[in-house]
Amino acid sequence: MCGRFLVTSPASKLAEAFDLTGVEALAPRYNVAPSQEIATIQAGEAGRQLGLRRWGLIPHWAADPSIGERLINARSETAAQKPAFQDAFSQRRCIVPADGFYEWTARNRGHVPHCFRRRDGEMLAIAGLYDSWVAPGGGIIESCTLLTLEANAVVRPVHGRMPVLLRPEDFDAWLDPEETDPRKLSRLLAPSPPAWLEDRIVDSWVNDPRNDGPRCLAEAAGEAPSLF
DNA sequence: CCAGACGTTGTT
DNA sequence: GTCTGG
DNA sequence: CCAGACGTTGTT
DNA sequence: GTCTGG
Repeated sequence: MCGRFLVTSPASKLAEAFDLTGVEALAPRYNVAPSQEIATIQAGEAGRQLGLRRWGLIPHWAADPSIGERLINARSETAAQKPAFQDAFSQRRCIVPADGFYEWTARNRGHVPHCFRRRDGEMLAIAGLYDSWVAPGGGIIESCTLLTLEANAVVRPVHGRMPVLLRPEDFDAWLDPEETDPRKLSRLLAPSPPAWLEDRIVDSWVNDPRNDGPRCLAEAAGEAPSLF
């Protein structure tokens, strides 16, 4: 699954990676947790637009927004059929830019965090869905969720699921509001080449979602990722 | 038909 | 053990 | 995802 | 809103 990630690249790199214009500076985030506001990229009136949405999708029909606490991920294999996600899958897709994501292993002596980033230093494009929820008083909450799939060879030793990472050549197809055929869209949600990612055990400081800073990426002393 | 859920993950 | 908050 | 709380009442 | 379970 994907329950924590980082977005640290400056606006200039974000703009370049996702072909955006007029990107305002965003504070680097080393420890983004569910329920927080995150940047998303979706189709807008004039090309791609950057938006801010709460992580944890609140379906438009929800009676209570607290349902979003549980909808931080959507299985890519079934999202097109699920009541909570089907409308968003066909009509409200987005990309969540990231510089890496965290997964945890084993429990004996606490959770051990691993950070997965691209070997070439490029940003990750996590496939996401979004929705808008109108509160009884008229207020609107924009929210989103991250799609997952089976882990590839790099992530599998740590965790069975990972976020869906889009290839740059598929960005347009994924964001295209005219495309609503789940079968075509599902083809874009493929496992990432293992060569893209590197695994690094990091400081358990990142475990506490209140902590945010470069220390989240500090290599854990004396530990190296398992080869299996 | 109506009522009630609507989700994922890991772990035991 | 399970829920809530970040 | 992990960390931390997990409750009620009345009074200020 | 839409699906599942009874």
